[in-house]
Amino acid sequence: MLKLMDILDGTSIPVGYRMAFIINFYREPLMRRMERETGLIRPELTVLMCLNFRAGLNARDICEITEQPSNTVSRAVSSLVEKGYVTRTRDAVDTRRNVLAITDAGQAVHDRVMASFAEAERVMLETLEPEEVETLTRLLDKLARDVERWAPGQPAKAQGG
Amino acid sequence: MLKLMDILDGTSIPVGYRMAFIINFYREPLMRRMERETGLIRPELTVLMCLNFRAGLNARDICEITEQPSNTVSRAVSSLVEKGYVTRTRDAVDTRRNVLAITDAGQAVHDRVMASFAEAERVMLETLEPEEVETLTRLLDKLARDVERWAPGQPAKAQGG
DNA sequence: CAGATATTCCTCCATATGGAACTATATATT
DNA sequence: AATATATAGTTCCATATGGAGGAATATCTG
Repeated sequence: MLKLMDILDGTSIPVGYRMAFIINFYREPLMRRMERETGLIRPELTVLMCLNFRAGLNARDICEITEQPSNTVSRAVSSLVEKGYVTRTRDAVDTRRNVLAITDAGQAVHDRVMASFAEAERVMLETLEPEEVETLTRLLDKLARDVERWAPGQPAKAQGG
Repeated sequence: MLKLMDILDGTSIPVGYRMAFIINFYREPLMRRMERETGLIRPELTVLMCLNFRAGLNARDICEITEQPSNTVSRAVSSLVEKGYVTRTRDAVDTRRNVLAITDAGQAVHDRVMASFAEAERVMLETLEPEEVETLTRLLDKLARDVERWAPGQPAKAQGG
């Protein structure tokens, strides 16, 4: 049966198309499962990942780090606060700012989700030899670190995972 | 300044996260530019790519090839017909089927969009040596062709590009 | 041939998410 | 100090897109 991959073979974007294809089948099912099992949606995970990495950020920081629009982050933070995964406290010095931190429950759900993602990645990479995984990671890292050159100032949608 | 890439370093999903990161900054700006300059949106490009590859498909075929839901394809086809990029003719034998084909105008806009994507990919890959590009393509192809094993029967969102 | 089931395609609705504008607060300029 | 500007965060609205189901047509079973 004709499949997307067959069409991809002939395109003039062999790398971009294959990466998009792989990410579609890696990320989207994981996101749907995360939403089904934990009630978290993508922007909420993005916020948790940022706060896992560094507590004391505010919504604006997360906007800049993730290059997501402020309303998306605002909604995600409000939802996470309601769910008890994040605390939001007014900064005493600058009362415009809300300082954010991940709660124990938030940390737990974050760790659980990330573990399932890691397991999915492990399965996906089983096809490759260890040194191939290493090479792939190195090449992807090279491209990712160069993003400012080839996508200057471009905001992104659909972060996380 | 703290950026997503700094957070990625420490995650347990080095490959998936980097690929998602790269695709965000490759695909989304291209999609926005395509929409701005040609009025096409993502599902419409997906349909054009299928019909470019093989004329005479119907909407159902495209659903199966791309694993997109039928309403998404239906909408895309209707829009493309309105824009004059695709013809839709009732199959005389099975009058439930609408046989689709790309028009000259559709072919032209498809070719133009794909050329801009190819140019963006060329720029993105400038960082890598030729043999690195070759290696990357080979490894991505290996993963993509293995998709049925690690993402069995999972439908995808957000195709194309 | 009559009814049951398949299939194709579309419409209705729910939701995720970005753009723009708005509110409240802080900072800079005079 | 008064006003202008900048910043943090939220809300309103538009739109892209998936799920569920419905209408039209075809095919299968008795």
